[in-house]
Amino acid sequence: MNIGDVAERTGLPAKTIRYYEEIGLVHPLRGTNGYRSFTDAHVHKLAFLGRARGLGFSIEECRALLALYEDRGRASADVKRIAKTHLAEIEEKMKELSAMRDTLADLVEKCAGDHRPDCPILKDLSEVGQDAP
Amino acid sequence: MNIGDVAERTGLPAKTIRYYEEIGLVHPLRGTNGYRSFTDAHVHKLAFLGRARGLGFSIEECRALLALYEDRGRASADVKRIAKTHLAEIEEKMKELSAMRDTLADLVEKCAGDHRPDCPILKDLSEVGQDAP
DNA sequence: CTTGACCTTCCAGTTGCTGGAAGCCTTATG
DNA sequence: CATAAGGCTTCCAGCAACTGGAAGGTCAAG
Repeated sequence: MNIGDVAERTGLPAKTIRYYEEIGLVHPLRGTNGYRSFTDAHVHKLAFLGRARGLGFSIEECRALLALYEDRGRASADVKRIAKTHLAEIEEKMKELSAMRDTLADLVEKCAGDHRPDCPILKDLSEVGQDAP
Repeated sequence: MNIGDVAERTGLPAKTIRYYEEIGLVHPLRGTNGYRSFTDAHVHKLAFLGRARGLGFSIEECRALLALYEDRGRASADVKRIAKTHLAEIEEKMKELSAMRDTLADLVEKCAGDHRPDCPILKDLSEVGQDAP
């Protein structure tokens, strides 16, 4: 199977698939014409990668998950640990975004948004963040 | 004022301040010894940048905000528009993370996390996401 | 035989810094 | 006054995870 078919089946851009080969996540064979030649197993693996990436796992986490996936004797605890770590990172990131959103939403609400130059948003950004005395 | 003092006052690493000069966000003068020479106005501007970045505005958004900040005839509507756009991006990102978190939390919960190889997390990642028939 | 769709490689760019090397400049201490 | 520590300079490289584009080989259809 050529890379275009794989791209279509997995939903991953061909560029990304080449990149995944480059960093050693997949190892397609080569035809006599130099074209990459993928099997269904490769497609499966790439789809796995696509879903893991879609859940926000980093490439290195994906590499680890893939290794566990292919290790029939793995312990599910190892997988769970990776997932829990990632889950904690996601929750951390959400907290940060939530704080940003609250601050921004507050500022946006306070700003008249008209032709006048007075702007609480700029005012806030220009001032040292001081707590009430 | 030398870069080290500015770094301390703004909380930005000296490296970052040099980078901001490189991309044209600040324009410190130079002393006879070649050292960058910052004024209080520069410090103020850099602190503004630090806070805007802390709210997740991109460098280009910061550039626009800074231009508006220094334009005494600006309309607050222009600032509000940038902030609202950014707010929408943050909310979009939060939605994505929220979906990831839900899926992951679900999988983590289902996984025994013991010595056995059975793992719903890997199972889910290896399967085509199919809705119930 | 040519056209157009694929495929290949390689290089560069994205975002926003961060680390490190090599080498001046300044200040404090012996 | 010599020297050592620390601060400053520039430049180069690299992070994550691709993405775009150029230049060129390959293949199937008409």
